[in-house]
Amino acid sequence: MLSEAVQDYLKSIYKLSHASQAGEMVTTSLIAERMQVSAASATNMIKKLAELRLLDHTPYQGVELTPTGVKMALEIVRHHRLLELYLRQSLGYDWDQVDAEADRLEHAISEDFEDRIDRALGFPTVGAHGEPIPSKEGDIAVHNYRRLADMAEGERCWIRQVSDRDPALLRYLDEHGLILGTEVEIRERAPFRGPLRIAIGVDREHHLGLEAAEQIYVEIAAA
Amino acid sequence: MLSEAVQDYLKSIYKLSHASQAGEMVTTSLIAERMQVSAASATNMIKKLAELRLLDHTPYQGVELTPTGVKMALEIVRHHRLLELYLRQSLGYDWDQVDAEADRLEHAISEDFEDRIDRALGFPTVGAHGEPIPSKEGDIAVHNYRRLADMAEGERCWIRQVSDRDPALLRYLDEHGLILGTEVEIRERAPFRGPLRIAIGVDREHHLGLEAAEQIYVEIAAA
DNA sequence: GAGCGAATTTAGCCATGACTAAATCCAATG
DNA sequence: CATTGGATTTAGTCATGGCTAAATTCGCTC
Repeated sequence: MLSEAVQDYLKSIYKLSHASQAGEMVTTSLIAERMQVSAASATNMIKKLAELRLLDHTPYQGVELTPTGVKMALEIVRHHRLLELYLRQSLGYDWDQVDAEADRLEHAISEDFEDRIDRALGFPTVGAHGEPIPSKEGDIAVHNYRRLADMAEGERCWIRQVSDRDPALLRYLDEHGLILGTEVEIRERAPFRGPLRIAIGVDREHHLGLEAAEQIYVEIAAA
Repeated sequence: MLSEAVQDYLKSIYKLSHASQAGEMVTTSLIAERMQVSAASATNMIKKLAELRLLDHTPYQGVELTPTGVKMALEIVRHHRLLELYLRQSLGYDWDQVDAEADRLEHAISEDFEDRIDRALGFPTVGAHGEPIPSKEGDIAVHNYRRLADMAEGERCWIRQVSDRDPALLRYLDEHGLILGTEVEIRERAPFRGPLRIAIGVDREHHLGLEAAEQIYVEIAAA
């Protein structure tokens, strides 16, 4: 059984490798920052994970999960996302609270618990923030979403996924009706790094900071 | 925040002090056995808990929780019993499985989670095995139950509480309809350490080992 | 190609909570 | 009241996973 610390690092590295460009290595400092530990501590754990064959470490360059490492990470991600959804659906948690509580619980639940909430939720494939939920076998759906920040003026799209990293953003989006499935049209884009003016549904308009729009993933609505 | 290990010891010591006679001290070896650690490890932790003023330690004699220690223990017990009940009621766990899963989860849940399952369960005062659930303030009901093993021939009673320490017993009792609330009459007692012959309801009879009957707590039924 | 600065790694330390082996205490027995 | 055996404590070790400070490496600039 992998220790809690090992599981946390694996999950963070997995998420970081997805946030970075394909082929890019995940650096020690990125891991340290995400885990809120010193760079030296991160190096320590990296060496341990390499020892366990869960990742390949190129010193001074970065790390990359091995297939085994990815498999382990996906198990943890599955626990996390099922828990998030369960907390939301069955216990009424707010959108921005589920991540923290799932972090606490994900190491503690048994396979049996996992199966039971999976069944209670109707075997969902998508989590509380729209992320794909890995299957028990370690398969994970690949969604071809685009960032809302990358959309052009006049385009229409549905909100399909939102980063779970920023509770304040989640609270804001929830309060303003920008939930999963909402249809949005880009009315106007500021030329450089300014906000987007977007239309929500047919009658409401909204200004959204670029930083927020970079954390929202959308599916293009049919023309 | 108390560490998981500290919480586990507190819970075990609290339960042991209730299983023993009033005023009796809880010994190092009892704690070691219950926690599945060596006696030396238990001594280590006892010294730490004494340092934290959670218990009083009389060397070579035993320990006794301080009022603060009891308060901390009751918080953990409250988490545990609410979780057990939730697992049973909302996720369909069997009677003999809830203890193990609650052990995993009890350290991980937040106050918010506790409040939410408390509400979902309708603010219960009794746990899955009939044990009182401490209130958030640290009050706990005292039930004046007797052991089924101490009942005399001809007496009638209701099953009110069962020890959660033996999953095999719980499974057995559940399968034979000896659940909480069942009315039972003692038909015959073997003279010394033999089984009891009991009647369940009006038409069924059953032989129950003395060891089992010592772990079942009952309320005398009105004559 | 030397040097600089930032990132990374190494070295050495600490707390926690296990362990074994050895010493010590205490109660019971003769 | 001395002895002895079981319970308890002490002493010393280990693994885990943090930390800081110091050394090292790498990429970039001159």
